[in-house]
Amino acid sequence: MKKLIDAITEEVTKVFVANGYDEKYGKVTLSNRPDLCEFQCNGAMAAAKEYKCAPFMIADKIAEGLTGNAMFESVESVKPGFLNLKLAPEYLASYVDEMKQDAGRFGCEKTQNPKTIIVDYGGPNVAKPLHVGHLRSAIIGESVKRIGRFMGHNVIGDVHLGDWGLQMGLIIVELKERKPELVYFDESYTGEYPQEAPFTISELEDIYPTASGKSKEDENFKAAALQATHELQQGRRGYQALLSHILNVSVTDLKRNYSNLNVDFDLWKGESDAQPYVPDMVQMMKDKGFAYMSDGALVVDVAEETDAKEIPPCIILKSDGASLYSTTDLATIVMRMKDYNPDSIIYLADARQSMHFIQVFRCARKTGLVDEHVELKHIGFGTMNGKDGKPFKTRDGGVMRLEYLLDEINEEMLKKITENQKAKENLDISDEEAKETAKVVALAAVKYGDLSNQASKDYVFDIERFTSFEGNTGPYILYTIVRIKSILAKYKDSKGALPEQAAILPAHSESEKNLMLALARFNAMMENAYEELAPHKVCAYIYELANEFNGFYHGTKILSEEDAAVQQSYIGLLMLTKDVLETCIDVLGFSAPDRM
RNA sequence: GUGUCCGUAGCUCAGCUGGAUAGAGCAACGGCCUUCUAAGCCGUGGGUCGGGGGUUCGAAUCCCUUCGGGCACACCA
Repeated sequence: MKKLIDAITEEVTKVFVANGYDEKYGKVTLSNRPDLCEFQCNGAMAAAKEYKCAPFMIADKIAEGLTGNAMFESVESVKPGFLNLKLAPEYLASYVDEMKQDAGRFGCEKTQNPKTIIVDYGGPNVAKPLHVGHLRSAIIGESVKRIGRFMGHNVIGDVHLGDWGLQMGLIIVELKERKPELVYFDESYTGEYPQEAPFTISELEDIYPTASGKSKEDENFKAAALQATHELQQGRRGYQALLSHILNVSVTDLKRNYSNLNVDFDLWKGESDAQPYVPDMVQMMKDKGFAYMSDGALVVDVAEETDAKEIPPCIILKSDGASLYSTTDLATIVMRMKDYNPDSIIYLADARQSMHFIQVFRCARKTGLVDEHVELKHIGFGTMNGKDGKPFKTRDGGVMRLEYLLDEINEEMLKKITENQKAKENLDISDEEAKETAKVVALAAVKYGDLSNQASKDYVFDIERFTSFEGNTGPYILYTIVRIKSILAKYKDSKGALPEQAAILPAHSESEKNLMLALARFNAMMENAYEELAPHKVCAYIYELANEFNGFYHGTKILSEEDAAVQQSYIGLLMLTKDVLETCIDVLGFSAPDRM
C-alpha cells in the first residue's frame, strides 16, 4: 500500500510538472504548523531561484492546479510561498479503511528484497550473572531484530556468549584451588569425564568474581590463569570438559533470565564455537601477506589514508600466541559467512567498543573474509546512568544484578496495581492476575524507558521516574491499549460480535481526523525505523498515536452512539488503533495485559 | 595530546536529509469523574536551541571557530 505522504506528493508533483517545474519540487512533508494545515509543500520557495520567479507566484499556480482535486479539502498558498494542504475526510477515511483490511500489515509492505541479517546482541559472559550493562544490548537488539523481521527480512539473533577469554582460565584456576581432586585437572586421565557438573550456578557465580579479584592482586594467579586459558585454547581435554560444564550450567540460567525479558535468541553460539576457524584464518592472513609480526604480536594493518586519526593495527594473535577478542570476532565472521552467508551483520555493543569494531570490520574486508556487499555494522549504545549522571550502580556502589533490578521494579508495579484496584471496585482483579499484570507492565516500563531514548546516547535510568507511570511511558501506552480493549469487550458483550467488515466513515470531529492521520503514518514510520535501525522512532510514534486516541476518546461517546453505522465505524477505528499499537509494542518487545 | 559523541525549559528527552510562533513528559499552577478504566483529558506559566562567526530569502538543523562535558586511543572483553 502506498504511503500516504507519497500519494500526496504524487498529486502535487503532477501539478508542478504540468506547470513546467522540476518534479523534485513537489515533495510534501508533514506540516509543522498543525494549526494551519496537515501537510505542506515548500517546493515553491526552493524553485523560485531556479525559475527566477517570486515563490508565491509559483505556489499560487500550484494551488490553482490542485483545486478541485478530490484528495484535498483545502489547498492554500500562503505568504512567502508555502503550500498548505488539508486532506479530504473522505479520502482519509478510505485510506484508513484500506489499512484496516490489510490485516497484520496495516499498509506496510514487506520488502521486495529480503536480506539475511544476523543480529549479534546479548554478549553475556558465562559464569557471570547478567547485570544492568547487558540490559541495553538485549532490549535494543531484540527490537532491531523484530523490526527487521516485520519488514520481511530473514533476521537471525545470536547471543554470542563470552565463553573463551581469560575469564575461562580464571575460573579453571580458581576451581582447581577449591577442588584440586577433580579428574579434570589430572593430565594423565584418559577416561570419560562425569556427566554431572562439579558446581552449581551459584557456586559458579561466586567463583568468577573471586578469581577476577585474585588475578588483580596476585601475579602468580594471573599467570596461572593465562596459562590455563592458553591450554584450553590448545584443546586440553580436561579443560574442554570443564568448559562444556560451565556452558551448560550457565546457559540454562541465562535462558531463564532472557526469557523474563521477553528476549529470545535463535542461536546460542559462543566465542568458543568460532575457535575451530582460527588456525586456517590466521594461516590465510599470513600466506596472503596481510599479517605480520609487530612487538611480538601478529597484526594486520587497518589504517587508511583518509583517517583523521591513526587507527592502530588489528591484533590477530597476542605475543604468547593466544587469541583474543579480535581473533574471535574475526573467526566468528568466518563461521557466520560459512553457515548463513548473511547480507548484513549487526552488532549491538557499548559505544566504547567502536574502535574495536572499526578494526575488526576493516580487517575482515581487507583480508577477504567478507565480500564488498556484506554490510558490517556496529550499533553503539550509550551508558545507562543513574540519577547522578554516573554509570548506574547499586546503593553501595556495586554492579546491579539484572534480576534484582527487575524484581525491584516488579514489586513497585504490583503495589501500584493493587492500589489502583482498590480505587476501582468494578475491576475485580485476583492476586494472581495482579502479579502477572505487574510483570507485564514492569517490563514495558523498563523497555520503553530504554527504547524511547536514542540508542547511541547515554541515558538516565531513573527508577522513580519509570515507576511513576505518568506521561511518556510504557505504562501509558499499555493503559491506552487496555482502555480500547475494555470498550471493545463491552461492545462485544452487548452486540455479540465485533463489526469486522464495517466501513470506516469520514471523520466526524477534528480529534477523530487526527487519530486517522496518525494511523495513516504507520507504514512510513515503520520503514523509517528499519532504515535507521531506530526503535525510538516506534516509541515516539505510539506515544503520538496514544495521545491522539485519548483525545478522541475523551471527546467521543462510543458505546452510547445511536447511529449504528457511525458506531461501527468508531469501533472499527478502535480495533485498528489497538492492532497498530499492539503491533508496535510487539516490535519493541513487550505486550499489553487485558486489564490493569 | 589526537579522535569521537554530546551540550535544546528547573529536571528527563524529541526535533537535526534547513522552512512559517522550537515540541513533549516530569515538576508548578488552574479546570474536568451520577456517563466507555482520572495510570486520563483540557488550560496557564517557563527556552538568546552552550558562546561567536559564516552560507542562505530562511539555521536548533549545514560550515568554521571557541568553551564545557562523556568516551576511546595495540596484546582485557
